Amino acid sequence: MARLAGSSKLLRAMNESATMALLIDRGTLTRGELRELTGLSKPTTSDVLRTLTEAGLAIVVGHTSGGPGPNAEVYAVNPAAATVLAISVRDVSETLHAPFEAALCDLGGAVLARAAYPSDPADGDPVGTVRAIAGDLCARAGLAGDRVTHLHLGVPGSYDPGTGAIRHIDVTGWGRPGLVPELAAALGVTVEADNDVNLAAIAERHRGAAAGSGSFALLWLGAGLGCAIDLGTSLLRGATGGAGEIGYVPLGLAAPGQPRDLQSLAGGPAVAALGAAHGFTGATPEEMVADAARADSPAAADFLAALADRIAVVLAVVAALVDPPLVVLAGEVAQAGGPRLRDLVTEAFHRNTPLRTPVEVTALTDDAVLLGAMDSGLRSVRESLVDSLNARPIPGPVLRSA
Amino acid sequence: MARLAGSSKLLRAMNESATMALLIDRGTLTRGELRELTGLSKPTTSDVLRTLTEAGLAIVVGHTSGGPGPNAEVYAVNPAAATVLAISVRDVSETLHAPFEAALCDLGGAVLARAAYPSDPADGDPVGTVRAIAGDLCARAGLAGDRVTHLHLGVPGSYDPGTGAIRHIDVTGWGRPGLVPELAAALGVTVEADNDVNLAAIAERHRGAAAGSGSFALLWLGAGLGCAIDLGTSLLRGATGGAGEIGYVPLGLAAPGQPRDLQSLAGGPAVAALGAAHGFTGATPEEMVADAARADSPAAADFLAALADRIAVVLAVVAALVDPPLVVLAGEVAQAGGPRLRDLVTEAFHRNTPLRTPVEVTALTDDAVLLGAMDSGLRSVRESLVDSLNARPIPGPVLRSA
DNA sequence: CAATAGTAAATCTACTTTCCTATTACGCGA
DNA sequence: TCGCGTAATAGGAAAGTAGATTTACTATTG
Repeated sequence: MARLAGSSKLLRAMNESATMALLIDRGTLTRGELRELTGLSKPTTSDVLRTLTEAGLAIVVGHTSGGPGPNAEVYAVNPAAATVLAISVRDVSETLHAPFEAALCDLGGAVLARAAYPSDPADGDPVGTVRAIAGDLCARAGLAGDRVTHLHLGVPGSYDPGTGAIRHIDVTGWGRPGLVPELAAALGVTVEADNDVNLAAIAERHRGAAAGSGSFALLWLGAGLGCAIDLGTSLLRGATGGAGEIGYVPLGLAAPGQPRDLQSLAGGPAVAALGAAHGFTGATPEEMVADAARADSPAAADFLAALADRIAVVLAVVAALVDPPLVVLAGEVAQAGGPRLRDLVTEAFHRNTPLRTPVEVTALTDDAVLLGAMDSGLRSVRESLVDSLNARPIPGPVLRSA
Repeated sequence: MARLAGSSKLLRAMNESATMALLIDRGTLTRGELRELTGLSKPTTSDVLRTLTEAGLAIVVGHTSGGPGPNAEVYAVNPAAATVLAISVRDVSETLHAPFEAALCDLGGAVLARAAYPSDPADGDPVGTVRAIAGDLCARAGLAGDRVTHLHLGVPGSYDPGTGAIRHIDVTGWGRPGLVPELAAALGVTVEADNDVNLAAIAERHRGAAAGSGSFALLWLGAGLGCAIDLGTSLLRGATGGAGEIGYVPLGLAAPGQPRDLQSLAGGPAVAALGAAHGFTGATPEEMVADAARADSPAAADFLAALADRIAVVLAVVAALVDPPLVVLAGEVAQAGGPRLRDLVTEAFHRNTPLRTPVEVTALTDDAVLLGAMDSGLRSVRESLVDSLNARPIPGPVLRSA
């Protein structure tokens, strides 16, 4: 219930924040458009823009033309005001991917450099690894090494802010307690870490199947199962960062011969076993599913139908508990199954439950985790930038939101 | 990302809102305390309080004494500024309760009148029923009938704001589409409806086992199963108000002889069947559980252990997907089982999963749904009151939060 | 008599309104 | 087609206003 109180200083800070937020959201705006959008007067808008420009946060990127009168100056956020380093850390024991994929982007969202690192540049020392990646990408982008403002990590595990540790991660060196604050101290930047599935959901919201949806849930079907619950304004993370660990959901009382939990019903190994039982011989579950999705045989249809039945169970768990307006199927298996699998899942879902949650497959083909880390890092940097404007000039004790 | 912009009018509005919010949160405050808490100067604090007092929102409730100097005036929210009518609507087909229980409370939270209605005063016409209850309670409280500001309904079903209808409700007349807006129009007050389990969770947070917890999940074990997910600032409601309908969670692929979903594993009928199989003869599941919890026999121990195994499955579903810092067991069955059942559930939970979510039983003995409806209605009225102060004097176009 | 509550007067910050100038596109006549 | 007047717009300057703060003062109480 707490509300902010303050004096004219606060007002100015709020108006600067509002202006900056609009520039970030809309990209480019003229003074006149800003005046309209903020409701502020012409002199105030000018004054605020002057301040932002002098602080290096906004720049003039061009002029209008065409209409009568002088050409209005077009303002935009200064892309160089912040640089985000996004790194996707992967457990390579079960995939063929590189263990690290990274990208550098500016405040405007433009990708300045991007690379995959097939081997660990510092061999088990995360601080060294990050330093090496940062140095390499900055060099490629022609940037001074100290220009990075924020590091955003995508990790196969959950980040527990309480201990500063990334849990359930199998990459050497990355599981140690306090790693995230340690990185922040060593590099002198803000550091955030998030679960890979959560980041895939963020990418899906920004540029995938969930664009425009108020909230949604992302069901990750890969070697492991995962679920990201997007609440619209933020993701559900849980008390210890463990929300969405849907593989642990039990299937009733332990009974011999029955799958014990959702992981053993619909996880990668279960999918592979199901595929093998239907005569598919791919090296990975997703390969089998891709083969079946392309094939026109009864075996393929049977395999996909059986798989859809299982996925529908997972879907029903999420739909019953969270009731999202949309569920997006993602991960290697869902991607391999494509729209054909989606339709079978929808059908099985409707056949077995009274729920009617819409289902989609991911619209992303690129590395969703890296994209999500960029999107999430950008959001974080932008928000802290806008909020720092608001926090700066307040002298006395001030109420902040509860 | 949108941030508010404005001029001095907004500042004044914000300072009034902040002051009012503090009065609501802290109860009684002197000018000096308000000055400290808001960070505003003495004259501004005085001016704001004068405005609030003249608007009838704040009143002087006393004076300090003891220290040197003049006695400071003690301010508080004017309790008469708003009156909340809370009604708990129940499906009586499965219980012995009255179908309607209602309470009237003022802005300060004091209960002005409260009553149970063993029969429907308007027999299937919700508008008439509410009008009759409102009239009766106002008369008991010695209040004019038009003083009610807000109506908060607790219903056994889910409220879908999209259609204005309460879904899955079995009380005659209460399921029709558009009922909530209809009530609002007929009574001239704001109306909100919420699921009974959600309201029980709100009561649990305000005065029960979850007081002080940042967020938590409430597991409702009664005739039906339910789950409320408190995110700290709000409850998870879902796209159609159906979040937490945990009874629908399937237990794997349909298999003959196996319970199909959590409802058939741990719902009221399943508990009753389990109790009967262990030789208990109570009329309701909660009666059997209460008998067993009191008994010292091997049959009782077996029954409770078997029940705890089942509840632990439900618990694991919630814990794996949501990872709350606390789960509170509530509802008739949990209440009947008490701490003994809680301990057995915790043990079964630890035995069967790697999760370690803390578990508690409800600390409420009174009608949790009615209390929750009061708490929720109060919160709603208070927030709209504070926000209306903020919204009032703004003339031009103004940015609101996204 | 010392400390505190509350008010009054003067000052300051930041926003708005009003007015002014410079710039551009367009139309019209030569 | 060129040149000039006109309308419309961008941006800034000056004056005025709302609301907050600081400082000083009065009244009250132990």
